[in-house]
Amino acid sequence: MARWKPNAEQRLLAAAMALFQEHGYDRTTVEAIASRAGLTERTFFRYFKDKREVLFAGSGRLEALITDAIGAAPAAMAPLDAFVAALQAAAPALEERRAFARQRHAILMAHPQLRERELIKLATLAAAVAACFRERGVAERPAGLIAETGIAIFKSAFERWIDDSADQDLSHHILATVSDFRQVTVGSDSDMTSSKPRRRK
Amino acid sequence: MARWKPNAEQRLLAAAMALFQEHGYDRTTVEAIASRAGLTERTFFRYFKDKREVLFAGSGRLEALITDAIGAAPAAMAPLDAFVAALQAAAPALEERRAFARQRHAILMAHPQLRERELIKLATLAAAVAACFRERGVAERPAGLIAETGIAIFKSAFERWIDDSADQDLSHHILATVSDFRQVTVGSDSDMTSSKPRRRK
DNA sequence: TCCTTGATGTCAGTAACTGACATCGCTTCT
DNA sequence: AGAAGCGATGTCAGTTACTGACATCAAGGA
Repeated sequence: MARWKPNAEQRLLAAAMALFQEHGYDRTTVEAIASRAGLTERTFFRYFKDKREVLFAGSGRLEALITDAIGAAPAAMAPLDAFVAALQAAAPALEERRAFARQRHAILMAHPQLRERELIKLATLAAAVAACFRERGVAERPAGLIAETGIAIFKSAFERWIDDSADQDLSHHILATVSDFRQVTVGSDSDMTSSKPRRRK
Repeated sequence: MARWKPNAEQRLLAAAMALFQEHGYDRTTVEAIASRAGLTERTFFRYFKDKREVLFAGSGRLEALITDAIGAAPAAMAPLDAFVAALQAAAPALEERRAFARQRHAILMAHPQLRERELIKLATLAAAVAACFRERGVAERPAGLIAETGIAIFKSAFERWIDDSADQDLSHHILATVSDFRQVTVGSDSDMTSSKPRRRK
């Protein structure tokens, strides 16, 4: 018989999600999370650097998926296209946890402290992606710019996916967002107005 | 004779900047900041919601500058162009505090907790900009996407400006960054490689 | 059998933040 | 002028996130 119950980290995550939903992030103490998971506060902090981090444990995996996929893209492919392809490659992994992603996203959006953490995770991802681009021969400045632009596309697509009441694929929303993006950036005479007629100078 | 010395908020900011530079963010207590400003810890928290916020007091002003400038742009102008024009309009305000901006940026980059706060300020700015676009008739999804894209351009330009040893205008760096951006997004056969020859399929 | 290892517990301490209430020059009203 | 009240600050006690040091004790190998 094992000395401790297994999956301590998973239990802590589950306890945290439940309590955050029940009482909100601020009114949930780390002690309460740990205790619900059958552990102590001190042990919580051995698994997670801080209280917020409990909701971001898997973020390294997404980064690895995306950077690997960019590395696997043909060298001749434009960096932004490679990024979009990488997003498509990573999409299934998110797709199979859609319910979890929705729960988690609802909690994140409800608490500024958690949004902050989400943003810095995305910034870290952007930095990793930019590094991939530089390895592919992209110059310093454009690499960062393309990476951030790609992240903007990802964020928009992700939100569409989370909000979509018709439950279409993340992959589909990525395509749709890229299409929006292309329309927006074709030139200065595209104005994306939805109701008014298109204008030209 | 006044009961209290004036400019408490300014004094707190100055004290915080000095101490963060001298000892780092983590090893500076709020008590130390307040005491250096001739105040108490409790008063610090009356001026700033939390310890990080002391470096972000002026962020509302930048947001107002930019959203106002977008509002003032001709209705026929494409949203991304309007955003860039707004950045140009806001640039002089940053330009006249370049030394301060550099100091502050160095502190921010050295401390993840402060980077987090910076990122959520930019996200708030993006949300405000997206709201401007929607008022101009841009549809929901593209509005957010364009706003985030514009922020990506701003971030890249800002970093160029901070790092520029030749001290060229922020305005100049915005133009240069937009130029980079246009090159990157013209189509899938542009690859932005700096050293290798251009490829075509 | 003994020893090491590793996940956990215990405990004391620091520092960020909060709420309640006190202080006391300055302003305003009468 | 005197009373009344305001408002920026101080005081104090409390909560909670987080950290370092050390203890525990089953499992597994030498």
